[in-house]
Amino acid sequence: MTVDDAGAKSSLQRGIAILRLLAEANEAGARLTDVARALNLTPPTVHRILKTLVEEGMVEADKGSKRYRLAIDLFAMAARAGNPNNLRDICRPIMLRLSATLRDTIFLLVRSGFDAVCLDRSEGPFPIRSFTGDIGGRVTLGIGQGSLAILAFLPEEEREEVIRFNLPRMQGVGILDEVYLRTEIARVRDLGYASRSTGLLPGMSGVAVPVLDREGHAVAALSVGTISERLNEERLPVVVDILRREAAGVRNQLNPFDPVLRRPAAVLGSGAA
Amino acid sequence: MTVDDAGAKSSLQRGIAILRLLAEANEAGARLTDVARALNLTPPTVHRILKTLVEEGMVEADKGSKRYRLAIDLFAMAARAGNPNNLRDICRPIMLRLSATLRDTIFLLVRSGFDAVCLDRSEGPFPIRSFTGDIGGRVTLGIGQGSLAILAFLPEEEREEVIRFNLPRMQGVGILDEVYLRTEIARVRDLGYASRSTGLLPGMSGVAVPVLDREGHAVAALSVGTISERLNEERLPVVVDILRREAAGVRNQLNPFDPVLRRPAAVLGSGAA
DNA sequence: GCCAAAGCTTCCAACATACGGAATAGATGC
DNA sequence: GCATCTATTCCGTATGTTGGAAGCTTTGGC
Repeated sequence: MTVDDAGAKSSLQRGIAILRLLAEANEAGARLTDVARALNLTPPTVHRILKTLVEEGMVEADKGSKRYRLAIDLFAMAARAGNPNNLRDICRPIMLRLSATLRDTIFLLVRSGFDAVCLDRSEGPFPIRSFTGDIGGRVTLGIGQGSLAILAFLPEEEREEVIRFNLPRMQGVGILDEVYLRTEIARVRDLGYASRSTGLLPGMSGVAVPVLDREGHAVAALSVGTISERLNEERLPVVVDILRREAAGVRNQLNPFDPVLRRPAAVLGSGAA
Repeated sequence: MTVDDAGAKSSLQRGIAILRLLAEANEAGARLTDVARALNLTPPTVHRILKTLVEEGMVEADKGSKRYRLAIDLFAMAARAGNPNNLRDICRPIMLRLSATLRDTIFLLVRSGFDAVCLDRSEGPFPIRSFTGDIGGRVTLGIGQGSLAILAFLPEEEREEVIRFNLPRMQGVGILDEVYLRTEIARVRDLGYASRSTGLLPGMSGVAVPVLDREGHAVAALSVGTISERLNEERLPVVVDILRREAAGVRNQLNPFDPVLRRPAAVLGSGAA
């Protein structure tokens, strides 16, 4: 019953499973036997794998050799991952501009499976709470404005798949039922943005627009998170307008070779001289 | 001759090597044969490992199955890594405060081996260039103010080790020779901060203070990056003072159990019911 | 301070897995 | 359309991985 013990075979998979577990453990870290127990592995096996991971710089062992946690090297390596279509690079100046102009916190979200992941955020002066939280944070697709904006503009089959999968996950977080969710999605598609203070986080509001690709499908969302009083009826349309403009700008910068995308682009150094 | 072909054995190591390579490749990604060539592996081996990595969600394969790149899941997982001693959590509000107060960009750097890694940054309104660049960025320890602040306040043996290792790496980036570097380090130790426009990045200046642990050794650095005219003789001491105050605040929030650190802290759920 | 218990590490023989050559299928480009 | 390069499948082999057992270290109780 512990973890899904059907499957994990290769040492690579075990290694990744351990990394996952250590990610869960966050800064608290985990001890060797914790890991062994949680993953149904024997201590020697865990020991060997952890040793490898430490040698490779993916995991750090605490001084007293007691606790293991993810290493900064892993962080630095993976930081280069969150940039699909160069989205993060493209959006960074835009986000800076937005947070400076709007004086609110801006989020960049992309889809990852059935979640939205926060790729970047640019802080405004107003402290806020949000679902996505920090960079790397995840939310169920459909919860929160940015996340909803992406969901609403997914290709139809994908959208249906996500809805089917996510409905059960949304219990008790404000999504009442399928009808409600579908109504919301239709609304967002209609308006072109997601706003509406859901009341899920008291006093917090947000508004998000999708970033679309050439086919009109969402690749990301630009989202503003702020305190409710800053998104009144007067300001909302202004904010939406600005967001839209920027999102359109991003769309134009997305790799223009899309349909065929036979673009070799810069390639690795050969390694050899 | 390509890569260091002495060593790589286990599939875990190969998997990690591939992840590293894909990190290098950035958004461009790499094809199967690219990887095989660069790592001296046979295509079937690479194929198998990549397949596993894709299944595990660490790597994404491009539609046409042509190019592989790091997946967002990896990004999200590793985002939980960059928080040693809860530093990032502790520093986030401080950095927000600093960037709001100073209206400049603030960096949080920590040491990772012989480099400094940017854990977090909080943007100010003035666009800047820096060595560390984005979150996850690395610099050689000793280059740039934040990095230098850390180096200067490392325990002596470690400092010496880093100096020895890094001197060759500093060729042509403004560190003239060992004497110069040591003078700088002494200066920083003496003043308690690193400033001095190195002139390496024209028009850019910065100032950094170390974040010290109980023993007085650097665990991180708080750094301000800005345009040179904003760090004149009048403003510099003000900025330094503010930075110092905040760094001292961080120091007090660092886990107070340090000397013995027998703190179990929150532990993983048992997994089994 | 001692002893018991739990955790960590080393060793090694049995085993399973990952390996890579060869051959096939699929792209790409000339 | 053919030649070349790339991706994928197959399979016998060898290599790396496994986990029991046992030693060693740390932790915790008394």
